[in-house]
Amino acid sequence: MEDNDLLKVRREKIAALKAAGIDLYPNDAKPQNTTAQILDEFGHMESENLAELSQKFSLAGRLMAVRSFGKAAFVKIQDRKGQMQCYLAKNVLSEQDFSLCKKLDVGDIVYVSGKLFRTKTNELTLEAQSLRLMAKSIHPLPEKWHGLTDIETRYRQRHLDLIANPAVREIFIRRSLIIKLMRQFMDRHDFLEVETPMMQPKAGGAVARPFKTHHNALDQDFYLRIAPELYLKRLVTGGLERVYEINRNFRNEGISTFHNPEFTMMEFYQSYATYEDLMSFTEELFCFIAENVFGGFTFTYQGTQIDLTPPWRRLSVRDALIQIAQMDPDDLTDPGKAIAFARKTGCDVKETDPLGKILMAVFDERVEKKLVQPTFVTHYPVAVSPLSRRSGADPDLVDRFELYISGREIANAFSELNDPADQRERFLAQLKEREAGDDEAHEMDEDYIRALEYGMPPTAGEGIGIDRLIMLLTDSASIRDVILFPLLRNKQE
RNA sequence: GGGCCGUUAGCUCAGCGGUAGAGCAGCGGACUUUUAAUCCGUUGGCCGCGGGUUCAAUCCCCGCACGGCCCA
Repeated sequence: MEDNDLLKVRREKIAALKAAGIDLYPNDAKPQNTTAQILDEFGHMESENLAELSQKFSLAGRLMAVRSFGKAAFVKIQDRKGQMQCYLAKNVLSEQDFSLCKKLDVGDIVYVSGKLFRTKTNELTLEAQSLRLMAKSIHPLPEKWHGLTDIETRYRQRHLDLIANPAVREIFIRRSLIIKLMRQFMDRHDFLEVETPMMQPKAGGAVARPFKTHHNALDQDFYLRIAPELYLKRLVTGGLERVYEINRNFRNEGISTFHNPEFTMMEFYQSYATYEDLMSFTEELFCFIAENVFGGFTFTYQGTQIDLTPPWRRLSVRDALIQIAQMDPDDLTDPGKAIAFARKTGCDVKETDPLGKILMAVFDERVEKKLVQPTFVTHYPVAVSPLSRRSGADPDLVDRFELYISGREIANAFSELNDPADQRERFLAQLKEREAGDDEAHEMDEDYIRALEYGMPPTAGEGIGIDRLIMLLTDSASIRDVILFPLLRNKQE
């Protein structure tokens, strides 16, 4: 417990304020303006015109700076929209308000009302006619010039980060805008937003390790979902035809600059569409967002210019392996050669692994990073796609794509497998892999197969990793910079 | 899980074998147009935690905790 001189001084101030009859935490002031709104509206008005305004303005927010003179002070107030300077003067404020002004600390929440004027240096400033304390701050804020840079403190005490670092606030405002735009786009295309279970008896719909939890009253284990897929497809079977969900998935895996154990996905399903339809749909969605965020289709991510102008490059897994990973066409069909190549490139593959899985290991190792400009990778092996529809031209491939931008997977989509017999076979193949030691392989899900047996319309579905998309569009190097409260190890006192 | 780096005042950082420094913040004083206000004075530290080496450790060594980056 922190108990230094700074806190002692604050506690003494609090006692003095209380003794003077001042409520430290009132809730009866309603600011009529915001900083940015005043600056936008009156920022260009001349001094003479400002003086003629009869209007009174009121602001509330956090005191970010105090430049105090004997009988007057300039202060900076920060609200949700930005910062604005206010002037507190002895000959304008009541005696009581001016004495309050002398007791305020940087970090306090205050309310001011008064009129606008321009200072000698021409800064639009609110001259306070009244001043109120709205919430007392006990702890000192981070330093005014360098702000808060300690990464651990920024994540553990995000409130401080948001107070001290305006750029951080901007990232989360943009995050909200992007998600709003996604909803707008989906709604315009007649998709229905739904919510499906986070707690599932089986963690299906993806290949990943789940978190386990327990329901006491039912005395039953549940898994936090690794994907909403199987539930969303039940809704399509139920006739909802076009659905989407924006929500959290949970994967019990390592943490890195691109992985948080809980992350946000938009997953959506459209009946009577194919994975090829979703490619152009994705291009349109991303362009719609970029247009609204940047006013164009290009942006810079970590020093590299990314161009979203459609159409995006389309590349089959086979071509990628030959052209980028420099595999020989024979390596792609001969499991022995494929394993040899994979091991040579440093992949940890087993003799029992299906060929498709070995090829994708090479892809992850050799190709992924090199797909910088938006690229749809297509024609995935059936072995790594237990829920995708087989390709008409080649039953060993599926109608699926993954979208790569800046060397990272951003989206995964496919024409859905709606043949219940084939689905059962795929689950059985996954069970074999599970028996061979792959604890991420998909489980058998009879209940899901039964739903398919009622007939699911032909459908294509897609998942978009929202955190990663937002990293791109905010030029953030770490996923923790776009998640308000990233998972951290508990720190014991 | 492995490698490298970090942890010193509320914040941002110096110091790296001889017992703790700066700027900002704070406190006291001056000041009614400042813009990181200025000027004078001043308080503040289990130098992440635990061992070891040494006459002496914030500094060197080992372990632990937390974090960062890279790799799996």
